[in-house]
Amino acid sequence: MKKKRPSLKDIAEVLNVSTTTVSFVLNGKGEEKKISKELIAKVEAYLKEINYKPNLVARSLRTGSTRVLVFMVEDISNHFFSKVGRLIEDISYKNDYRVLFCSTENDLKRTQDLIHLFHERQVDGFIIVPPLGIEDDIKHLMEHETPVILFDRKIPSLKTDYVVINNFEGAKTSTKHLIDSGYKNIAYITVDLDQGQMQDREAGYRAAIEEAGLNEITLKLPFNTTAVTESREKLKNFIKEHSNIDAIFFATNYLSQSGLKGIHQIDPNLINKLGIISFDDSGFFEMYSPTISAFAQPIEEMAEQLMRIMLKKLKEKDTKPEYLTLKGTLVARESSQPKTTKL
Amino acid sequence: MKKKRPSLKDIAEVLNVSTTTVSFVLNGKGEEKKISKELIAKVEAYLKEINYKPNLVARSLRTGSTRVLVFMVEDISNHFFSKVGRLIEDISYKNDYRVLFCSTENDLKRTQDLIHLFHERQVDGFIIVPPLGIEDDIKHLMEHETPVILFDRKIPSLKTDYVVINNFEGAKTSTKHLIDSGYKNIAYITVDLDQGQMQDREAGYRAAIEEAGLNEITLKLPFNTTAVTESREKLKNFIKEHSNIDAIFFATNYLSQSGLKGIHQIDPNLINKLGIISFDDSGFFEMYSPTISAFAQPIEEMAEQLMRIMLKKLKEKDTKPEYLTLKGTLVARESSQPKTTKL
DNA sequence: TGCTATTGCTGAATCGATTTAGTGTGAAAC
DNA sequence: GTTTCACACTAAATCGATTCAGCAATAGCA
Repeated sequence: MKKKRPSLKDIAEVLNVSTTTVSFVLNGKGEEKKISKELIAKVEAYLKEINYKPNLVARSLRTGSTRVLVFMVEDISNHFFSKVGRLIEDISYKNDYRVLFCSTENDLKRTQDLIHLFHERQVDGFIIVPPLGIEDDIKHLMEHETPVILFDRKIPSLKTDYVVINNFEGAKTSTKHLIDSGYKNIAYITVDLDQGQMQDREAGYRAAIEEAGLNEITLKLPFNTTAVTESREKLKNFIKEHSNIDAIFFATNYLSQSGLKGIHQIDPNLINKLGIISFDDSGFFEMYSPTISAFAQPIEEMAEQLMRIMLKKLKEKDTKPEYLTLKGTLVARESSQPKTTKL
Repeated sequence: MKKKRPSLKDIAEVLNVSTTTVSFVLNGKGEEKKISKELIAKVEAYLKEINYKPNLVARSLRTGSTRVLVFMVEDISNHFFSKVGRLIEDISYKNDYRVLFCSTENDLKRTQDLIHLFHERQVDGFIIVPPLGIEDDIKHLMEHETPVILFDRKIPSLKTDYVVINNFEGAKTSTKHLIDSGYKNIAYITVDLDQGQMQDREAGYRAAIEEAGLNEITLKLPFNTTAVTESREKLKNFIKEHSNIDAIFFATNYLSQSGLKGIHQIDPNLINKLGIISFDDSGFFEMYSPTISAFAQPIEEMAEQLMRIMLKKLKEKDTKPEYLTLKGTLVARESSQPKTTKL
């Protein structure tokens, strides 16, 4: 049979006090509200005895706050996002906030649904990796004074805080690293999304290639999570057609992962002849054989900055937005070492 | 400046009707409640015009239902769990439920916190991969008539529904597959958890080895997410000490992933000499070089069954619990093929 | 003694929806 | 001519917390 959870009213009746008193004690405001020590002790003892848990839905309705934040990224199972998410969760916990995670899959409709769902449930703040076309929905949140921080990508038309990395520098550094390892024909594999961060990475690649007087070799694959196999076939054909390629720079870690599979399918030994580097690190990369080099984003710093800004915004409304562009670091592993000895 | 969200009351005042009427129309009960077609049309038009979204916190307080389910697994970034989660989300969506995902990390305290957090927020149902020691908290949920379904593992003392696979058969089949491929010295790598499913897998391995008249070679690593490196060192030493091993059966996919890294560290070419199979598939396995064989759980079927049972329990209370043990399938890839040609 | 201040507590409004129990009107039934 | 009933709608209670406004009793002070 169903147990009814006791309400403040039930407790007040048992103890012969008012719900107000119980509520004050429950929220630790007993002293402040001049409740006598004896009564505080009595109420606290009873609360503990029955292991009372307040109904948070009722509390939220009254206070207008849920103490819940939402972390909305492209794909929460992606190493980069899940690491940042985990750190954010820890910081939130210490500040008595809970975090809900969800994946947008870069799908506008899905993201809009999620934003509205959570907004209707009165969550207190959003950290979002914004897909293209989401401006209006985010503006809508901002009009209701719900804190929103953009992450990984910025949207120029939105005057709200963001935390991103310097994609241009990162891509340039990575490309240079391949060049320094002796590679001459470096292909750049990216997705055909008009997102700012992707354009910056491409520009970074181009800059390094031009400075070194090499030739650009670029392939843009369709961004479409359902057609992964098709994408990989295109990549395989591209590699076969450009037999002079001696290195590949993948613009994101999921491209790399699919790409490595394609390379393996062409020839299990091909991976040992190519220089490889990926933008964004992945747990997968240090387990692969050979281990894969990557340009890693500063995960801890990003999480700390995101939460610092979020907590600030939750405390005081109408703060000036902060625009943060952080630096990443190159993680050189086996895949980007000179291969001349093996050839 | 802050926009206040309109409430039903505001709308009722503007339209000069009662909040009751607006609520009926909002919930599509207009006809049933004998509201005239004209008035329904007028209210609907206005609701659409201002793009009214009800306050779901208030609705939940009144109805006692949030239309939210929780999917609580060991690690949501694990391929197996994230796949099942995604399918569950789709089915839920079609039935007007939302799903929240979270990771227990097999940590009792963390899991308890999460269960209480969501219970206090009145979520409608739980699908849980239960860590050891969680019985009482789950019993507590059941006493409050909150539907709970166990997944991946069962807890004998709990009379609630579960969906698991036949771990014994799966492990036996996998081991036999290695034997059939000609391997003679098959090591079994597992974790030192007293969980039923792990014991069943080990028993399956043992049964196949005994039937074939081979020798058991078993290594139990400590389950400890923070000491991955240490674990891997133990594994490496184990492999070095047992130089006669020609195949390895990993009891879970995360063990395999760490194990593959260890094998690579010992010698990049070692992987091509060993037969490898893993319990639980992973996206990583078909990308690895060589591709890794695995015993895969029936992901679609599990998601469908879980949601079928959940929806049934949400509709009618006091249903008889269902105990489902499904079958998995062997996915033979490169890593478990005979290696005799290469030696 | 009379006045204000403080202490210690409570009644009732409130958040924004849902839902029960009606209310007033006009037409049909007897 | 009264009763009944369907229709079209509404007032008010309700969910379970928080919180404002206020009350009675005692203390402090002149």
